[in-house]
Amino acid sequence: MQDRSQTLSPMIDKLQLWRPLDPAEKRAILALPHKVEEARAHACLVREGEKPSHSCLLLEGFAFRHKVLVDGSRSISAIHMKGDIVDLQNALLGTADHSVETLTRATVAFIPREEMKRIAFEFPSVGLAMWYDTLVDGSIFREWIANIARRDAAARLAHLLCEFGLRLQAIGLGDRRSYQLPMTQEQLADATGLTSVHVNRTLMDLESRGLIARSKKAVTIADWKRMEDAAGFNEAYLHLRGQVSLSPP
Amino acid sequence: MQDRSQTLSPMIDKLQLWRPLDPAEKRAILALPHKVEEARAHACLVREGEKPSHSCLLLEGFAFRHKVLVDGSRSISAIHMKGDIVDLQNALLGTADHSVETLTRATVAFIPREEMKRIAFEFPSVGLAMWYDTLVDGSIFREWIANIARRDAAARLAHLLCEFGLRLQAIGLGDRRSYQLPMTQEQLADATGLTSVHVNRTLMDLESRGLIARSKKAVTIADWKRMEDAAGFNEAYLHLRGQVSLSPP
DNA sequence: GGGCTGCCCAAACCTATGTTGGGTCGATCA
DNA sequence: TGATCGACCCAACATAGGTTTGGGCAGCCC
Repeated sequence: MQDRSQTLSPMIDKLQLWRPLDPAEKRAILALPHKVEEARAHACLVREGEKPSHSCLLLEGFAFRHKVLVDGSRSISAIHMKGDIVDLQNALLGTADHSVETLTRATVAFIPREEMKRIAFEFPSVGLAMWYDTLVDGSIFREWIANIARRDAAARLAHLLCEFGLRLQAIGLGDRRSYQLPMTQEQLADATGLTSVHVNRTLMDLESRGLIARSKKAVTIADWKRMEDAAGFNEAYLHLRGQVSLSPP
Repeated sequence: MQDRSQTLSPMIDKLQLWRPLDPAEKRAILALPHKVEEARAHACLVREGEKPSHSCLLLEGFAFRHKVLVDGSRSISAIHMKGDIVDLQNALLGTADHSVETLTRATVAFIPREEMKRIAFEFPSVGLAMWYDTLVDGSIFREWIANIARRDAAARLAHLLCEFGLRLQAIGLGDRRSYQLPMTQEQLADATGLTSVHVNRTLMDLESRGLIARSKKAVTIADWKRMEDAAGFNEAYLHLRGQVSLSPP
């Protein structure tokens, strides 16, 4: 574990995807009160219906948001990785409308929600970056709606694989064209509105078409351009090049 | 048209669903510079790829967000009504990742995005309510993902009808059990990931099961409880009773 | 080392939804 | 008055994806 005073630095890196922060703002973030915990894989971080008093920030590992419907089926609405403020939504909204669970072993920092509100208004640049972050989450949700509503199984999975690769790359965790995917086929199914059986069929189809190669949990995308075409993928919705267009408030 | 100094009051009403505002905050909202325009039905308010410099606030009428995919199919990700700040997302994010179009004749107010940022940080209570508003939008997106991914056609449509009724009622525009639905079957299809043919079949099925009655564009829900059951509907995700749980920043 | 357990893979079969190509009706307008 | 148009409705047929069932294999624990 690194110097305690730097534990929250993944949050800085993430927010700086959206807009630059000056030294005072960074110091304020690092000084946020928090407690760090290790969570094992498949641990529940927030449960639907609870009233979380803390936001939680992913320092390492992966997690996902999901809801389970009355008939027992499950819908995954987002995948999260290092630096993501996984629970601003539930914490600010009061009562959680969905659950959050780890995908892998993870280390998370819990920050009191009052502190998140305080820093947002005391340092408008930080507040704006946080707001921007929730707006990008919204943009991703919209793309997922289109993905599930209007693309066939192969394109849906290809799209998810493109997104995952690009997001990993954006936070410096590897190459969009080759990475570890810490999800089972059943989880992929819940994230794409398919069944695990069909995810299996479809992944093998993508592989036989030479679009991807797999071994264990590793995925490699042979030809990014062809993959984008198969997915109907357009990275604009991730807003990864957005920060330049924002003038200070 | 009412007194010009009150034109933006629907925004106040909407934000007060999320948290109370004091007189100074309300005055600041009413004083926001803006220009009002009438839009006919099917008018485009924002086009994907543009860089909007203004947020637009719906004062009257209905609108929706959508994207069109490469194969020409369309996905509707949200429906909007009076008081909704339809374009905070695109305006703050810089370049629009989706389009916004009116459903009916509508009157909209355009507010410069710099003014939206200014008021959010000058009056933290207003800022928090706006942030909260974008978070509720996010919550609705997640529910739509679950709706499209995991419910069958009848439940999907029933769910949309429940949501629309409740939201109309929340802004004082009628009764959740009986209202005008300003959408064609094709638009319903694009909002539920179905085809218009199947929407037609399914609406007639819902009607034959006695869940809804229709005449022209009016829908009436015979038995709210039964409808909720058919839809797997749980209103928690709309956060309409959320404001009490928020303490001031 | 033997028995779990979780995940991947396979094949046969089924059904909800998509597709195509019509038809009707009311509103609008020349 | 008739032409045009948009929205709704209808029926026959096609198919993507769901369901069910079971096999194989690796890792893990007693």
